[in-house]
Amino acid sequence: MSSTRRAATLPVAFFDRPAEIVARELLGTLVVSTAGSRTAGRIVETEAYLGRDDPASHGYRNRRHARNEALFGPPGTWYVYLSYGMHWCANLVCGAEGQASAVLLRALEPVNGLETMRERRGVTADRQLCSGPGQLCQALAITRDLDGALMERSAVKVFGSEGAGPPPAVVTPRIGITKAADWPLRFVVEASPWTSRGVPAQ
DNA sequence: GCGCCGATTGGCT
DNA sequence: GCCAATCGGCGCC
Repeated sequence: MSSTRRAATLPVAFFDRPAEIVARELLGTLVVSTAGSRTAGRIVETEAYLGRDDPASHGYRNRRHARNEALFGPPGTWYVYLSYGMHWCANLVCGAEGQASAVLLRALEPVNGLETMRERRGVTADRQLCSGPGQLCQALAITRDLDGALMERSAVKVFGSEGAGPPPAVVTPRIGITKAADWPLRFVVEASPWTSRGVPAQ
């Protein structure tokens, strides 16, 4: 094989593992949205939600309803929901089908289509384009349209970084939740300037 | 049916 | 640091 391989979309097997493992290994991968004008960003912050045994998970105690149906789908499925009635949040389902565990995308380093992102976000500062789960969905035009779609076949794909492994990461408690708030399931690229605000000072 | 609350954000004190 | 905006799901009983 050639030494210059092209990065490929992450296979289903990548997601068929515990969410905390996937959350860690998603750091450094590239999210490419072809919903409208092409935009892309590198993942710098994620959170794992562990499904039926995680009080903070939408799949806690196997609660199923129309809104979170995608969460119970096969690994590699997008789960997109509306937060606080205003902001979309994008997750990738992990583990076996029915387990309802997933990884929330919390922040990206903007890589492509920054001008499009600025228009969609209504801001000019690069730091404010994708530094939050709601922000990155707006920048990449991610809405309910993506909910339930398999990543590989959807308008928003995730590409692995060939060669280099994930960058050094810091693990912290999850942000903005009240239940199981102390569980160390948030993963942040070390010293990245692109993470969401609210990073614990520590 | 009603009221509360949330995996957020941005503007204001 | 505090808080309103805004809407869908949930528990209530």
